[in-house]
Amino acid sequence: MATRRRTHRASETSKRAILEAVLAQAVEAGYEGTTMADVARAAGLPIGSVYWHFQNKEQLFVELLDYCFEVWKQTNASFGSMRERLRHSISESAAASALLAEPAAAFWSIGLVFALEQRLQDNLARQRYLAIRKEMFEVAVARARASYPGAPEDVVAELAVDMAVMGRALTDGFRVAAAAGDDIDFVRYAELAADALESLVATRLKEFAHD
Amino acid sequence: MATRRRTHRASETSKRAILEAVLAQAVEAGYEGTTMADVARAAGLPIGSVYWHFQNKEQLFVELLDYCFEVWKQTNASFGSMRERLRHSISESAAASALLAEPAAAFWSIGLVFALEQRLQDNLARQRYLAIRKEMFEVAVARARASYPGAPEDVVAELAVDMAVMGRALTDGFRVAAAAGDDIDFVRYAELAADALESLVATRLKEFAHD
DNA sequence: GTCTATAAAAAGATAGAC
DNA sequence: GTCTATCTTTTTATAGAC
Repeated sequence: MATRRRTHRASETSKRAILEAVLAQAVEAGYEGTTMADVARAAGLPIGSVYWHFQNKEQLFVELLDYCFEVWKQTNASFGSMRERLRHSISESAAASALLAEPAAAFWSIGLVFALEQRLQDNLARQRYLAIRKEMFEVAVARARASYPGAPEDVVAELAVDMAVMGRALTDGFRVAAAAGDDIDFVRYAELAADALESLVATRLKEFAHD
Repeated sequence: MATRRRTHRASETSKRAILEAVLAQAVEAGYEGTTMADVARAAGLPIGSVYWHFQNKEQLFVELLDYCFEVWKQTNASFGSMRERLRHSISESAAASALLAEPAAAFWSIGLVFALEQRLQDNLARQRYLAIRKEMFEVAVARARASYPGAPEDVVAELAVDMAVMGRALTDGFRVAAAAGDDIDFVRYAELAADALESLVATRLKEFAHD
């Protein structure tokens, strides 16, 4: 009994260590650049053990993305206004590898590569990323819907989708800027981005009021 | 003499064929995903010939980026307003592989991967992409400067940089959306993006007028 | 300049002892 | 569950005949 428990705990511990290792590697090297040998070394295990815990590289990344998403859901349940969310996601891009040890932030850094690498079309990890991306988009739309009280339903619906699309494009765009090493003040541009979106909303609501 | 001329022409023709081949492959497969064997096959030449014309894979991509940039400079000398440029670059992202056979459009598709792949840090092709990215940014700033006549110099300078940064983030962001296969109307969002930036400018110029 | 054959290295994956 | 040794495939790159 005691042996069995210890064995199980050891297994979970190793699995977790491998996930942490692949997270750190993937943030720096991307999917193709992360080798199973690297992961094993960083986790302090032989490569054979990695394959004992995970079917293959593809599946390892699928579970990594799921893990990151779980963490994201728990830490991001709270955020309030659109401005706060943009502030968070854009200035976070700038924090480079420092904050990226955190799974929620790392998800995006790893994910963008999956979005762009068309050649990974049949890759299960890429498909998982796209599924999570869609799910997060729905969350963003739902949140936005609650932000325009008093406006008619169809206006609210359209506006919510528009804000979610624009917000996603801006955050993705600034993540690219961070990756490219652009020398800009991300904190300042997070505010500008929010200003821009807010004035779009104001214009649209004013149009509705005039109708 | 005749022989020498024919030889030279044949060489240039092959080199061009290889560049066209790597362009097509790279748009679909990215840097790592494009193999020298693929390129050779697509160009209708054996792999040995590819290495006769280009030192190695890295250098091949450096010359590809240069080639794309040359084409871009020639075709993009004209574009007028910010709205026109956003319209062009954002809706172009949506055109996927169709338009991407064109070097100027392909540059971005290929380049984004270089921006994101941190692990290619010492790669000369990545460095060339970043240099061109910076050069294009300067062009964008210079163009923007001409758009706010009557405003004081410091306001114009700041505004021009801001518009260039935001415009670049938006176009990069929508390129990511296109690569991820997001189901959105790119033409419509190009206009929305322009609206958002224009209202930012209007607000800022109004502030200045009040001072 | 073209083409074939092949070297050399890297990386994913498995076998099997412990 | 861990670890070593090894197989297999892929890919960059070169040698050398033509």
